[in-house]
Amino acid sequence: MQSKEVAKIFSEIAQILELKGENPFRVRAYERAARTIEDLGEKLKVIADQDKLTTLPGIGADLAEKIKEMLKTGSLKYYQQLKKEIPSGLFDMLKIQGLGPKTVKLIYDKLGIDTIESLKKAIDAGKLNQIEGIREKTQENILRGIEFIKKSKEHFSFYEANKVAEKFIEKIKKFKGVKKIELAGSLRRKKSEVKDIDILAISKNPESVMDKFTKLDLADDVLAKGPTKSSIIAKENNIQVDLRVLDEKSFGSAMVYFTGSKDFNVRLRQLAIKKGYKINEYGVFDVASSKKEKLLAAGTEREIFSLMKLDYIPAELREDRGEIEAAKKGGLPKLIEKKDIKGDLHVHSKYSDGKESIEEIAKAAKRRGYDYIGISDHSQSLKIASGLSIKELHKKIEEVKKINKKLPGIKVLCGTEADILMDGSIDYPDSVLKELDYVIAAIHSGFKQSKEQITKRIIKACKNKYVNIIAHPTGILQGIRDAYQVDLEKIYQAASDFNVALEINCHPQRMDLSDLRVMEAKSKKAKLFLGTDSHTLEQLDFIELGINISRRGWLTKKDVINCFKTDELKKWLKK
DNA sequence: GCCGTTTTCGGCCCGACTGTTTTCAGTCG
Repeated sequence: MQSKEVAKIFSEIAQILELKGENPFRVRAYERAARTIEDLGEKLKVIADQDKLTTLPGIGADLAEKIKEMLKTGSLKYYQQLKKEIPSGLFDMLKIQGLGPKTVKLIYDKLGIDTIESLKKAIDAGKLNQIEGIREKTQENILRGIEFIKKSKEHFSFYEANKVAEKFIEKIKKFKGVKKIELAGSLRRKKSEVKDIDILAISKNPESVMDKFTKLDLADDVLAKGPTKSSIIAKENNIQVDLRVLDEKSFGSAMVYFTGSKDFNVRLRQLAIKKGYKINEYGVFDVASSKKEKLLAAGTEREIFSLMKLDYIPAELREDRGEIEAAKKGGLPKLIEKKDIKGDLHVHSKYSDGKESIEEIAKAAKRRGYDYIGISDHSQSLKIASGLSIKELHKKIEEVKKINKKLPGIKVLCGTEADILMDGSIDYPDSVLKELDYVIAAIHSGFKQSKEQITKRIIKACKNKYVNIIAHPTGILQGIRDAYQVDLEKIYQAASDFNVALEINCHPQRMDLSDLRVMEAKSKKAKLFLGTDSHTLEQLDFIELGINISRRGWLTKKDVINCFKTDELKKWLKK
């Protein structure tokens, strides 16, 4: 059984227990365990084999046994029993906005309704009026929630959500009396996938801000509107936007509260309790020493962290993945920043399927302040993307030499994105590869091969003395094609052993190597590389999406080869 | 169900908004 399934079963158990009205803390224990396991990925098996499951946060003796049972037998008796008690359609009903476990259970108990479709029919037929406590408004909301599920998505990419968020911020910024406006929530944490958009505004007149916000052209539907907090559904993408308004004096505590993940906030508040404090969006309060709560800090995030005896934790790390412990000990990494990026190496030119000439790309890179830019066109067997024959490649090498002579201030490197063939060999012979400044190797065929075969192919490519980078190591195309089967643990090790960098592909359609995978690669001492996979000049901007992932993956300048200065990089490329 | 420089039992983050209520439970983040 895969770790993902183990996590899914725990989170379903949590839902069943919630529907049954069990102890909410027990429910939370299952939810937390599910998240822990989800974060771990396939490392779960290693930890289980070492019999160290109970060292994981939120996993005690009981859940450890359940995990072992699932890994060993592929199922869980306790779960099978629970499942009999609750029809699976109730899980779907829980996805309806505003409809929680209590109401779902009530409707099921009274009317036997156990699917979204039958719920809709029952409302249309007026049957829900029989249930005490469910009147007209609630029914309207349920119907609206059902419609919303049909037209919206559960997740949005950072890229698409951020574009919508920028439009809202532009508008809200102009409201009278808005002093500050900041993006918060998962977008501020730069998560690759987000569920909604959270915005924080500072104003002395929150009601008027709420009025204008809920009446914006950009808004389709108003989910909730209060004096300090409102939620709307944006017309674009049907994504939910939450706006919270607070006074300037609580700006710091509001940002902390509105930025951290659920788990991070819980951990921070628990830490506060231990110190005799209370943290909420209005500040940190001393509740232990005197009868009256005393405000200790609220103005800036730094004040809050310093009061908690923590180093400042960058927004991207606020996930409860060990950053609080690290901040206590002064052990947080110095995360990479945009200014640390010296260049890009995964760029396609007109030679293959890119839009611009090498010279145009070089000039654009110079404008961006890069020290170098590498041009990596496809290799001969990738005919569909106009892969270069050896003859064409030689022509390209000559052109790069000429451009380097005439264009000062930027170094152009001549590379290739060569295919890893079915047997793991590279699509150009070594005699050709050695003429290039660097080699990116990638899988573009044989996606259906077994996990062992693909893993073997990539490891063989790593062993080639001219291969410097493995591009898009999982082959995923977001929403179009699943990742191929590959044993990433082994790839991290091979990359580390043979001095090959693994690509964080920055293209929004690819986004290979998530933050968590990046952390794993780093733990094996593998180097990472940010590649935009640009086919147009605008796409060079995708580097920022890669920086987001790197920061969330705790990467520093030393971990990312794009941060090497030209000489340093050249030396590294020589393996 | 987890967890312990106050605890091995008794806690477990905190507050806004809604709908249906006459003071609050349910839901959400």
